[in-house]
Amino acid sequence: MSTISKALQLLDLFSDSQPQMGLSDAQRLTGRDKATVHRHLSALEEAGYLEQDPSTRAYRLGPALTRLAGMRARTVPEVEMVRTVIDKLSRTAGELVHVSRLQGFDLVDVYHAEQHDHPVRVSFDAYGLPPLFATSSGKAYLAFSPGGVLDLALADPRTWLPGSDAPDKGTLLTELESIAKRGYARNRDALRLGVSSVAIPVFDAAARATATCSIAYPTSRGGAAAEDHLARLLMAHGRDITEAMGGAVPPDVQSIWTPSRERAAS
Amino acid sequence: MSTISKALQLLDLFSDSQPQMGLSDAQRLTGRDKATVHRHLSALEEAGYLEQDPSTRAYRLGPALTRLAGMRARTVPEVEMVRTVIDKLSRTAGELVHVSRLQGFDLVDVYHAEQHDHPVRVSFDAYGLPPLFATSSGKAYLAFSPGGVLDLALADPRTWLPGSDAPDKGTLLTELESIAKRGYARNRDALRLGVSSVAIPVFDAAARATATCSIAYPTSRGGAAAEDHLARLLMAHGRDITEAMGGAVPPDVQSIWTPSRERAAS
DNA sequence: AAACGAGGTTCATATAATGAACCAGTGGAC
DNA sequence: GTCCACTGGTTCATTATATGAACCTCGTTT
Repeated sequence: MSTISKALQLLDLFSDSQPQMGLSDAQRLTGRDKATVHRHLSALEEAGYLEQDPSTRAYRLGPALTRLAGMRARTVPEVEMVRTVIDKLSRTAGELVHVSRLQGFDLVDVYHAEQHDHPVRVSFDAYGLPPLFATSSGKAYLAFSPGGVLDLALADPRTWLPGSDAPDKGTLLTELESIAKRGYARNRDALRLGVSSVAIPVFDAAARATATCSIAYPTSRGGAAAEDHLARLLMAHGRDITEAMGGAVPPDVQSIWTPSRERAAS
Repeated sequence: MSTISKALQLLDLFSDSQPQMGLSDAQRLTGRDKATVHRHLSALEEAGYLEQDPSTRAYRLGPALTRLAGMRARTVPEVEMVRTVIDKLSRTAGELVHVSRLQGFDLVDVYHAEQHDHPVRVSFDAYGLPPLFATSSGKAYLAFSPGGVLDLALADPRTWLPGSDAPDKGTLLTELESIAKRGYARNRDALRLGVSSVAIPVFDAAARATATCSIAYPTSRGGAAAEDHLARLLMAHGRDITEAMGGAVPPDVQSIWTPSRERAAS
């Protein structure tokens, strides 16, 4: 392993629960020699990727990260940011993956990636802007938004299923609750026959849901097992997706998306 | 120089004007061997600090930066973020340096650092919240804020100089204009006799002025020369300060703060 | 076809990373 | 007070790793 990688691994030791650590902490966590760790920490500090509390001598993430992240947000278009993550997800899932942003109560396509391994697959055909309540994405968004948002959405007839009346709020509420508990939303043949999908929200820097990511697959491909597989895959990538777009996943959602074992590893 | 530093230097090559570059670009800019640069770029990419456009093969800043910067913003308190920069500035200036945040039209102390080398110096004595128009900080804020802010501030009597009437808008406007052009605001014996100060705004992520940084010094220390020296120092640190707090300096302000020669180096 | 520059790889060499042992300071425990 | 167990940090012979000239392979330009 390269020295660079070893040094950069140090930055990954920092987390919300352990935002700063001393030399010994870092040494224990990496298992490397104290001298090595110290030189790495110093190098990172000199470059501004870490900074040292002058009084406690503990290290914490440095200002260079803020500077560069700001630059990335300014210079890299949103599409490019998610592209690599979504391409990867689409490749491993083998299905159409879709990122949409909310503009008012419309879902607009940010980026999508489709695959060609399956002879039968869902293709993206830009079927116009689907109404919020007709898509798994829309339900994922609502399930992870504050209650007031639902009322506003219900008041707008454009969000309803095409050709039908206003949805029943009570039924919806219980559905949204189970989505929030489960971690993802699903749809089966709701908008287009033969097309199923699973979806999760994408959060912004203030941890509000502002976009969604969904996987669409032919209902013919399988039942509960297929859905479960794709949903797991989607949730496993959830954090990467929102973070690629500059957002932060709320802790409670994160704990649903990544079960304890995996979380310990990260 | 350590390998780590060399690799991290690569990240500093990226800028708003050159947000992505190929291997050859990076090689030319660093003067290092192509193979070396390539290995460094790859290591950074693998760790997520860079990402590669799949089609053009150009490198750009990666998602790991966003992730870590978000963590820093969440876990490191505002005070800690500016501390190192402000301490350094105060040490080199040898004077009282002051960071305040705007809460409504009140300036509240975020952090300040004083020095002890001079027998005569300005000491921070928490003289209550000074009115906006009485401080160089207040004027720096207004000079770099949209016009509407001034009107709102003028409407609030608490922003006026103690014991005086509403300031004349015309006079103020020309003063604020010259501040914006000059890059910094100044005060001489305005609030307290014998105390002078220079101030600049601190910008947030959306490039709006939301805080200020000022240097206070005894008027006895010197006239235009002293002011000029301290103002230059302050402006030279301007970018570091706003970036430490997670903000971004608007390009036009940046070009005032760092004259062409220095900007080329960065 | 030839020439160029792009990104990327190879492998002997040289340089920089490593780690055991070493200071020095701090906060208990007794 | 002394001792002990921790810190964070440094040194220097040893070794592993980074380096770079030469190489390959594409895609453009001439």
